[in-house]
Order: sequence, then structure tokens, then C-alpha cells
Amino acid sequence: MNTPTKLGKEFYTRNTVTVAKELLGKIFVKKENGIYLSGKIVEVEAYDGATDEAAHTFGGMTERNKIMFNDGGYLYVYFTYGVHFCCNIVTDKQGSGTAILIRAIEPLEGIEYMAKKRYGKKIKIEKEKFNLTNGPGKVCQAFNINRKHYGIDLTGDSIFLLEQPKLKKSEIVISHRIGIRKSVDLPWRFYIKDNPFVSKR
DNA sequence: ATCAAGATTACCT
DNA sequence: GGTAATCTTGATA
Repeated sequence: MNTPTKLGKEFYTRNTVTVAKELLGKIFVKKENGIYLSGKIVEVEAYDGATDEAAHTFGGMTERNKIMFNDGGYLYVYFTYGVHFCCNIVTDKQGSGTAILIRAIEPLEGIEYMAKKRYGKKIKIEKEKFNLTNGPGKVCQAFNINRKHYGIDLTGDSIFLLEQPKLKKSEIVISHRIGIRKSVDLPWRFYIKDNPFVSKR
């Protein structure tokens, strides 16, 4: 079996919506103390500050969102509701203010570690299997992603993505984004059809 | 200095 | 279906 290739700069520095659709099916990897946590990306949402009122960058650059104005290939992590972190992939060229929220992942490696992080103790994995990473806050908790990871370069080797075959169009569902109040009609949520790890609503 | 809102989740009835 | 939890950021003064 050949080892999948790490996605390079050229993957990320393209149009946000294009990258969002192609992110589905790719493997998200985080190396933590020598162990690997990984999973397949099954649900994402695109945000583009140029036209999209729901994007954090819509009102211009701030201390919080400045990484979104870098060129693609960095991690944008933010804290919300006093409770959760959310994890985004910065895209497109310098100055665009674009990123993609990772909403759900299908766990592959390090599942026991993820369960421990989610529940703070050992649990019956089978029972919570579909509840570990089926939402943006849950993904960050399971993968132990927090403000320390703000701005990480995805072409490095702590957090990165692995190339996978492109999905067929018929495997991708397009819909409106979840949990926002502005620009609600933009069709910028993408998920893998019939995948049980996609967040509900 | 103060304040309102938030790209969510878990737990309640 | 409703809402408490909990705190950072960014805007306004």
C-alpha cells in the first residue's frame, strides 16, 4: 500500500468554494506527542469575507481573524459561546479573508484518545461512535485543538491533510450553512451524502 | 470601562 | 422543542 501524499500549498491557495468541495473525503491528521489522530473530513462550510456577511472577516481585519487574510494553508482557530473552539482552513490568496470551517470528521486513528478527550474518561466507544466528531466544537475537543494551534502552517508536520481520490459529484450534498443569522441563503455547506458522521439539524 | 453577540453543545421538559 | 453554560472579541464611550 502506498502512503498518501500530504496536500501542499497549491491545494489551499485556490477559490474557497472549490477547495471546500474538494476537502470532503480528505484525511485530516494531527500528530500529538508522537501519536496520530486522524479522520476523514465529511462536512465543511465556506466563508468569504468579500461578499459573505456571516464571515468573521466581513468587517475587515481584526486581531482575531487576521490569519484568514494570509494566503491559503493555515489553521484558523477561534473560541465561541464561552465553551467551544472551532477549526478552519484558510484558503485562497493573500488578502482574501477566506476560510473553511470543518464541521464533521469520520474518525480513523486515535479513536480511544478522542473519546477520552470528549468525555474526560473511558467510555463505551461503540455507544458514542457517531457522537465523537459530528460537529465543529466536537471535532476540536476530540482532536484537542485550541488557541495554541492558531495559525499553524498546514504544510508542516503537526497538523496536515492527506491526498485522497476526488469524490464524485453525486456523493456531495450542497446546502445552506448552519447556526448563522446573516447570509443564510448562500449554498456553502457541503457534506458527504449518507455519511453517518455528518452533524445533524 | 462596559456590553452585546456569538460559524455550539448538552441537558432539560 | 427550549435554554443554560461560559468567556472572548470587537464595538462603543
